[in-house]
Amino acid sequence: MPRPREFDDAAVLDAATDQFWRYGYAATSVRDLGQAMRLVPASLYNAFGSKHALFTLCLDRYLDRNMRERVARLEASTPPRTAIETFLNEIVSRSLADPRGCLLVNSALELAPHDAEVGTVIAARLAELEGFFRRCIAAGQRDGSIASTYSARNLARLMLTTVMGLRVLARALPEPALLRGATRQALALLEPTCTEQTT
Amino acid sequence: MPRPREFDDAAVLDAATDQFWRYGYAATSVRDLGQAMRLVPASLYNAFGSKHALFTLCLDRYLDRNMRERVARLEASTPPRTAIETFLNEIVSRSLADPRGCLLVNSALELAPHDAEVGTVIAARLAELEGFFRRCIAAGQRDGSIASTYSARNLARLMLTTVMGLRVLARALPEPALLRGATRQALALLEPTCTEQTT
DNA sequence: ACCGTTTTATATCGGTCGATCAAGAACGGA
DNA sequence: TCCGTTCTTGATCGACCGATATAAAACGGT
Repeated sequence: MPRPREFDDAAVLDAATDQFWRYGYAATSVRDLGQAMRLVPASLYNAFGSKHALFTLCLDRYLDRNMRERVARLEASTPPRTAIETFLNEIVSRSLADPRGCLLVNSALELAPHDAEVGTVIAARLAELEGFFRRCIAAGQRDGSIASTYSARNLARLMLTTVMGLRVLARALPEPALLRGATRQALALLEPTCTEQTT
Repeated sequence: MPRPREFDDAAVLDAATDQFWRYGYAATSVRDLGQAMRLVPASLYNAFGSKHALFTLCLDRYLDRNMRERVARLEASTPPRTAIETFLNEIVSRSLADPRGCLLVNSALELAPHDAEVGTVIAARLAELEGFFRRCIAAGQRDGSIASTYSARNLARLMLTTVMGLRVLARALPEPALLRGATRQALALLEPTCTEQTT
């Protein structure tokens, strides 16, 4: 019986996410958001409560669509080593094609240390990503597609670190040869040719 | 013959750097800076011109003291492989002890894409760091302390990526085991035990 | 057709932003 | 001792910040 909304939730959230993604949280004003979402400030506050609440909504949505979904899909339908290779290569090609980088990484640096709520979400998702790498590596070590030279635990830690690093470099020194070379080197670690040595 | 300044340039620049370092560029207001530097806004503008000019000054100073100096010292007086190990281990211990992280990395994400001047400085310094790794690795490969399995170029790229990644994780998921494990794994790549295979 | 509810649109709210102005204070050169 | 220059001080500039108050408009249930 109330008056229905005149805007599409998904569309305005996409627009808001893009703003935060491009410019960060602090540098995006409510008026910027309103303009991008084609929403008057009052409607924005009525629908989402506050700038901060809108941001956490965008971040959650982004992570579900750009991380969880991708990780789940790769882990379910791709051999473990290929899953890791695909994931890293996708990070690189996306980073080179999209100057916005990764909202998770951008927010990790800007907000995580000063915003407990966002910090908790980000820490959880990073741990999730580490788990993805560890499970893939462990599975790959069992089926022989990944070297057992090193511990899956530390290999996963380095893979997570590499992803974070690639995202930073893509924003500050976006040279394809750099990103591709680093990725190639990280993936070379998984190569089961080399058989000696312990970590 | 003019009236001399009443403040110590080095001290106020240290205070300003600390603010930018802690909270980032956008989230640090001129009033915050003034309070930290014990300087009234007009004096700040008289001495440094603008918030942005002050920032670039702080960034340059920071980089000279925390990067160039360290790189030069390590490269001049330490065997190449040890230089890399020391550099990475110092990154980890500093990251764990200092929640501010690295001003270079923080600024790379926040400003590099939207501020051409800062972006240029940061890109140059990142390239410099990559060069440091490449020279150390090449030297280590010549003296046998680093495996020649992989190209120095790609190994250096991965080392640079790892440093960036460690700095991000330190701010968002500061678990010592994670940072130390990733570092250990990255350094294991240099181990000259493993002798086969090409990249 | 009217009512209750929610969403719109307009016009702000007090506060803070980066930056500046005018006036006085502190020095060295003459 | 006085002058010219620079620095310090306190008040304040217009613009923008996040957030709201108010009231008109749009719907479904009855």
